[in-house]
Amino acid sequence: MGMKIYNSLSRQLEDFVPLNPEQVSVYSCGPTVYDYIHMGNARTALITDIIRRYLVYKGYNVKLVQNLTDIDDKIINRAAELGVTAKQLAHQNGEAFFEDSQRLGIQPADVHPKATEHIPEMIDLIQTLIDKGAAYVIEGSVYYRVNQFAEYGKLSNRKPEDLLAGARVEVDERKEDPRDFDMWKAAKPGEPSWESPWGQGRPGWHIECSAMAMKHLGETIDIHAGGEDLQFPHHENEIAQSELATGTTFARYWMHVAFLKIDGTRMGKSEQNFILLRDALDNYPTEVIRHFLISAHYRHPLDYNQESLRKSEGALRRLNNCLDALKKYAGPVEASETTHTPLQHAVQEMRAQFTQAMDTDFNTAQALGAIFSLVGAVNKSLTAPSEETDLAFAQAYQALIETCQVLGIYDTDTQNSDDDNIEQRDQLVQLLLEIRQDAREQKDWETSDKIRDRLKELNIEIKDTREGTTWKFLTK
RNA sequence: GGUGGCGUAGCCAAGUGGUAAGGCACGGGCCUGCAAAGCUCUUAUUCGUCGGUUCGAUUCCGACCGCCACCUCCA
Repeated sequence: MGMKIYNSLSRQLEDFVPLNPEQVSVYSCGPTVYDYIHMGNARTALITDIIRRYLVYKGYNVKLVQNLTDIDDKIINRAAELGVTAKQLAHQNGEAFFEDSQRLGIQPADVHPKATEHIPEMIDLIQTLIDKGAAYVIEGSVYYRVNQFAEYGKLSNRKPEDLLAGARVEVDERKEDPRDFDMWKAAKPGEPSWESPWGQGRPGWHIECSAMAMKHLGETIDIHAGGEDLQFPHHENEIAQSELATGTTFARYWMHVAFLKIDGTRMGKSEQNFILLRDALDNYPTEVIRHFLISAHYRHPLDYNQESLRKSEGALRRLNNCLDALKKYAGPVEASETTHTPLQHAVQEMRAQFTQAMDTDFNTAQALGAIFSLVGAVNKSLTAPSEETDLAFAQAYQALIETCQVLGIYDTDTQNSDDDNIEQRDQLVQLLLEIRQDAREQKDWETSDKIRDRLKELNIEIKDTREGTTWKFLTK
């Protein structure tokens, strides 16, 4: 079955057919780096990461571009408050953004273009629009002439009259039309600025994405993603600029990620109610946060609260226990094994459901359902005496690992660290467990409990199971 | 005022024109020296309300109620 994506442009589910089957191009609107990123930013970045991982899982090559807006009013203002230069502030927060993303297990994009490094491309694009009569210059600023683009409003489903009626903001009287927006801002004294044919200035917000997307991905890109707040005016303006300049489609599939809420209202920087991603990461493991962020479909709002994070923690525990129990069956599994046992059937079922869910507009919530169904089946086979074979368990393990890796909720790297000290450490723990076992056999509970309690203090938890005593590190 | 979305068990959350995935919590059971953890079973005659279409609607249509978002920088 093919993939379907909900396209904001048509407001319906469409078959996904990449322009170039050899390489899918994806552009994701990144953050304005005047501060650390918050959980809402993280949600969008994470969805983009999973889109990319799933496309790769499906066998596509993907080129992902995610920009950083490193010059704008907020950066300038914040830098002034802090007494640093805009450049310094943007650099620091840009680095912090990469650090936070990495901690969330987000794989870096293929290109992370910065606005200030693409000034010439933006100037070229603006000049093209001026030459086509789609832009005009007033006192060193350049404005886009919206009435030159007949399709303006097609992404956000807005009519010109609606836009005028809704204007809640002071209109710049110099503009020909209130809807016109600036592509180049004339520099005010003391502001960072670049030379241009229209004098010293800096780029407007929308022009940077048009210029950078086209530079790194070509005039037409497959998927353009971002938060739903960007649909208007940001993405609408990107379309207007790009399509008038090139005469061709700018992005074929527009994806918009719904807001993360907190206590029922939108989490946003202007609302002052945001949770920083790095703070969340200090309190919860990566996988837990990822699980939470994908527990609802990306087009539905999701509410951030401690209870939800705790639920994700519980769900992850269930998954990891199952994976731990299966680990001993891990081994090479040849593809296209025939299915004989009930578990093998369940594995096949899970893979089909997972693919179907992800194929249908990246339905991560449904995909998680498929994974956990298999977890239940595995646990049952593992506990109750059954006809299952080692091969079936190996296949289940393989299937779970593969799908969990697409979602990024199971990190094999951290599970298989191979430091030199690790082996010795494991042997020491093993020795303690042996001593404890001897004590238990002599019913010396004082000694056995002491070992258990002291290990717990060291963050090592032991469990007495039917097959013997096992131990593991507690997360955080 | 314009545009769009949402309302499914105690909570979170999928989903379908033919009778409701999954997770958390609760309760019962298994396991255990105790403990912790784990496993297991059970939990919605019902999908905001009222109408309509249909053999049949939670799913389609209409009205209403409630909540939210965008129209201004924000992912």
